[in-house]
Amino acid sequence: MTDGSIAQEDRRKRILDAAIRVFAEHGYHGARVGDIAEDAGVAHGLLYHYFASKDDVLRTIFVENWGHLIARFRSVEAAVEPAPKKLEGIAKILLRTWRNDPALVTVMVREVARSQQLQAQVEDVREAFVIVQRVIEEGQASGAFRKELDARLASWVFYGGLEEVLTGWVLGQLPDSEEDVARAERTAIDLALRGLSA
Amino acid sequence: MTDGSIAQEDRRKRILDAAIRVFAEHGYHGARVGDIAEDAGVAHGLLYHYFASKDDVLRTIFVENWGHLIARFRSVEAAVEPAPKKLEGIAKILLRTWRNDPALVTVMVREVARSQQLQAQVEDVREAFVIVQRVIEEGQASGAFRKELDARLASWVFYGGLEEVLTGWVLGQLPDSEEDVARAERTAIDLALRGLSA
Amino acid sequence: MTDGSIAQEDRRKRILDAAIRVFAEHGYHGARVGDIAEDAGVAHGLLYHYFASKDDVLRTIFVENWGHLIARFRSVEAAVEPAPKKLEGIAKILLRTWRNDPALVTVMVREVARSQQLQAQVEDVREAFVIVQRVIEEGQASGAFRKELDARLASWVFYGGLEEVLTGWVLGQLPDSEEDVARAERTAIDLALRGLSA
Amino acid sequence: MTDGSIAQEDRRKRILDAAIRVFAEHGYHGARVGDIAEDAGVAHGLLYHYFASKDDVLRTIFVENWGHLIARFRSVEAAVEPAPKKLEGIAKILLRTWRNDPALVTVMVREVARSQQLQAQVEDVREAFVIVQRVIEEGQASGAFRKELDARLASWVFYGGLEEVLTGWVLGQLPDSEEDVARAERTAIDLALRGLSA
DNA sequence: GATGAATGAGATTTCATTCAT
DNA sequence: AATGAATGAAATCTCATTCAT
Repeated sequence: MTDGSIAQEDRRKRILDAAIRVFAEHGYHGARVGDIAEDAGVAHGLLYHYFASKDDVLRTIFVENWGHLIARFRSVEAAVEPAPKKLEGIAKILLRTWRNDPALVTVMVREVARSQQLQAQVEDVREAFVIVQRVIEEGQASGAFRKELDARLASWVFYGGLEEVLTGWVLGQLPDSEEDVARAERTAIDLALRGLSA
Repeated sequence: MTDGSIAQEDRRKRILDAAIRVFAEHGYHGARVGDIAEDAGVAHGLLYHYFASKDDVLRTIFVENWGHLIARFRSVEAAVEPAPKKLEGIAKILLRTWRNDPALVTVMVREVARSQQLQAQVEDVREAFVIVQRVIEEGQASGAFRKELDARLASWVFYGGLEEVLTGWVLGQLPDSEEDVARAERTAIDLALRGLSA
Repeated sequence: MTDGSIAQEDRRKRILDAAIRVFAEHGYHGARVGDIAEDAGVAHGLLYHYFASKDDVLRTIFVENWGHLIARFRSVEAAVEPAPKKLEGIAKILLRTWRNDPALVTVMVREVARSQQLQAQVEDVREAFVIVQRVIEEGQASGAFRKELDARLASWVFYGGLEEVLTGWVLGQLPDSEEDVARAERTAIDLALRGLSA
Repeated sequence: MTDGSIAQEDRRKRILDAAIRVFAEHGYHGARVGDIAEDAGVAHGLLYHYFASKDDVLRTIFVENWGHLIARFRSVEAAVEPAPKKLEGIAKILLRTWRNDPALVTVMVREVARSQQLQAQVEDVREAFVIVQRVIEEGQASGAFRKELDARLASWVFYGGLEEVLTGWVLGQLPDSEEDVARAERTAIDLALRGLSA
């Protein structure tokens, strides 16, 4: 029984991991349920045992992973640090996820962020922006950042700059060696902080 | 005959315009060829008179409109102006396109940027980045911008910041009144120029 | 006006000739009306000026050419010659048509003879068999051919042997140089006459 | 499990049988995939579970059945019998197949022989001719058949005579009662053997 | 007569989802 | 839980035919 449950979790996880890989490679629409099952090494019917639909698989990928990200953002926000340091922390989390799991980032960037399927999740994505916005406002209050900037717009611009670098990696247009990632981190953070700083 | 040609061009244009609207509303995959034809007020077969496939319609939308954008970027680059002014010009072009044609921007941002079928067009997209990069390098040479920044990465971050604002409008997450657009313009440009400036 | 009529006949003929070539190359179903028109150098709409439908084009090809063949068979039958000589004449007409117009034979053999479209023409095809049958009966009456054979069946076997040789040429499975055609003629005739002879 | 496999084979077979019937009645192009499925009593999608395409169904019909025929031809060839007896055996196999499965013969004669998509299978068809040719050569070597005849051409003429009789039955032009079939057999064999004999 | 843009019925094929085993 | 055969809605694309010019 215990074994059964473990195996069960295994299968579910294997299907999700396979889905991330297959969605990353072929896109949501180009990925067939059968492809995912094959990659996971299970019969495709089993997928419907764990998920309601193909769409639900994508939604689950988003929800489970976005939750992690947001949690980390939140703990950065809660830390006792100056606002610029917090912004730097957020940027690092976002960009370093790439090296940990490029396929996951590909799916999040290409399929989820702008998808129609997951309109319901737009609210969740918004949360990240709000955190960034609050950190910027914090910086404005502390005098670290210029007050005349619209914090909300600035959070979008900041986030967009980071996301585009991820996109460059996803599309293979920007080099992504360890060193390149480090440089991208410095460049993006430097640009943003200087742009914001009072 | 002249009338014939005009009418013919009309129909082709009508189909493309309809496609932009329908792709914007339902996404490429959610859009049926029949929807496009219906919106254009023609029989769906006619679409195949002008285009090889549904995919070809999307490609054509991209190629014809991206060409316009690039041409305008180029003329900004060629102008006799300081680099920061040029960057400002490029940002304005990109952001104002939204007000002219939201549906077009929706398609360009949502469908083209991440589409697999248009991977071949990635080269064209790249061109925009290269122009921005050259302007940044020009600014670095003239002493207006900091030399220690990687111009290529900076061009991605810059472009990403702008695109995210467009995305915010597309998703209805950011207000997009005339005044809002003007403020977004100022914010994004201010952030970027300050971030870059020496 | 006279010029007009001549041109008119020209066009019609050009369409028919093109159709024979295109049907021969791609088969009836694989041939598009546009292909025929293109090969004929006219707009495809014009085809409907001369023919009621694509089907009608095939029917016309059959009717006009089969008529010629039958007429020649008939004149052989009417000649004052012994039956074996007449059979030889018929075989020669059939086989030599190949070298004159392989495309036409291809169409007649592949598309018409066994087509469903032209069920109405089966009656016409039958006429050829009847002529052969009458010649065989004539030979049986004159004592040249064995009387115990069923003349009708024999006419089918005889005709089939010839048609298969044509098919071999059509499919490129049998060599068809001038010399080969002559040998095929001798072989087929020799086989048939010896098979029939008393 | 055993039941499962049996049922599975059943379905595949039912689809093939249905296809033979439907192709025979409407021709390959006139037959819709839905017609075949309906005749087989399955959903049309299932056809694509067993076959890659409609074309593949026709190809399969040919390959599987032609294989049977060739196998029987081969065993006749291998038998210890005089060549004329062997030729008679081949003719009987070919003609009697009609009585066993008229629809199958219709498809083989009408669709396969002239189809473009099955040109690749022409090689297989050729095999039948080669067997006949070898038997004729055997007869020529043993002195049973005339040596001056071209064995290859003779094999085509022989086969064509038989196929035309089948065609006559297919088109409903020749009577095909048990007795008629027997007479046709005698006539065709008699004609051929007399024609060939020394 | 001649053109070719326009129409639209129709056919194949795909693939997410179901369900009997 | 697990399988994969079976289903059938849905979508793209083709192409014969029509018809305004």
